[in-house]
Amino acid sequence: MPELPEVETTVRGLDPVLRGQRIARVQLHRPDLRRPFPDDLGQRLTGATVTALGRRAKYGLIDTDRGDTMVFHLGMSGRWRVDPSELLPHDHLVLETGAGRRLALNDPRRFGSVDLWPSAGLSTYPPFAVLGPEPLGPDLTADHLAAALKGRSASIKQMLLDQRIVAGLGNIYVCEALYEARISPKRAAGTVTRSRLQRLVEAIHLVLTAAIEAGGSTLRDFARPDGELGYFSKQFQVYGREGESCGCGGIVRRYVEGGRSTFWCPKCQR
DNA sequence: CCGACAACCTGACGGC
DNA sequence: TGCCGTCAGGTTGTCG
Repeated sequence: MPELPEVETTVRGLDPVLRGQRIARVQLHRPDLRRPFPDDLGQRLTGATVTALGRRAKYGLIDTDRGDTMVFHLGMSGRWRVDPSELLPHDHLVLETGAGRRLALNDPRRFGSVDLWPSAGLSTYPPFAVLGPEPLGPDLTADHLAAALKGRSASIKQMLLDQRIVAGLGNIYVCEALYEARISPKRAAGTVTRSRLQRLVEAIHLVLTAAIEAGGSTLRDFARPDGELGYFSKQFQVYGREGESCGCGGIVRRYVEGGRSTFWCPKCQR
């Protein structure tokens, strides 16, 4: 389930396989995911050496010595499989390094994307141009949220899913962060008090950091790039727990807004 | 500008 | 066993 912690975990898993390595071969098994691959993707990657890996919001970044960055998004169901013994359905793109390691980008639903963009101008990559601050960076502050949410009648849940407000939170971690901050997901964003926004910033930090430390959560089809399982140590407090009891004595409830499930405790989240 | 909603896809699961 | 409806981590475009 690629939200920010899962992408971060993925990038950390890819780093030792790719960094400093030459890309010897690129196989494309279809021309597109959600968008077409760049026409010259294989040509521009083949023979290039990976100089660094990184992450912006839910996007993974693979820099090469040719001045290109391969920008990938895992969508809903994407993951990288490291050194697969055999290729499986939905292994749409395969990289092979000079050292003989193989990486397969598997994405059944194909909501992901792969692009190439000049490394020096990544801020002009169209999907990045509209992104808000990194949730774990210095720019996510109560000040920023107060300004961005001022006067907004949409729910705080909806606003936190908006990548222009904060870049990298998805449905699960928004639910978890709002629970951690004890803020009702239904509250109009513009009415969340300043002290509660501060608490929210801290909750976002806590929830994301814990998830990254746990190696990213595993939900159904997500696996760490090396395929290792069993690192799902960070339990969700509310997500997927409808009907279970909250520590406060309340019951975790679920409702649907904007087509997405929200899990929360109506007793202690206000 | 804002908010609601559909669309893009496949797979897993529960009910009958 | 098998069919069908429902739901899933995200993003983007359209419509009112």
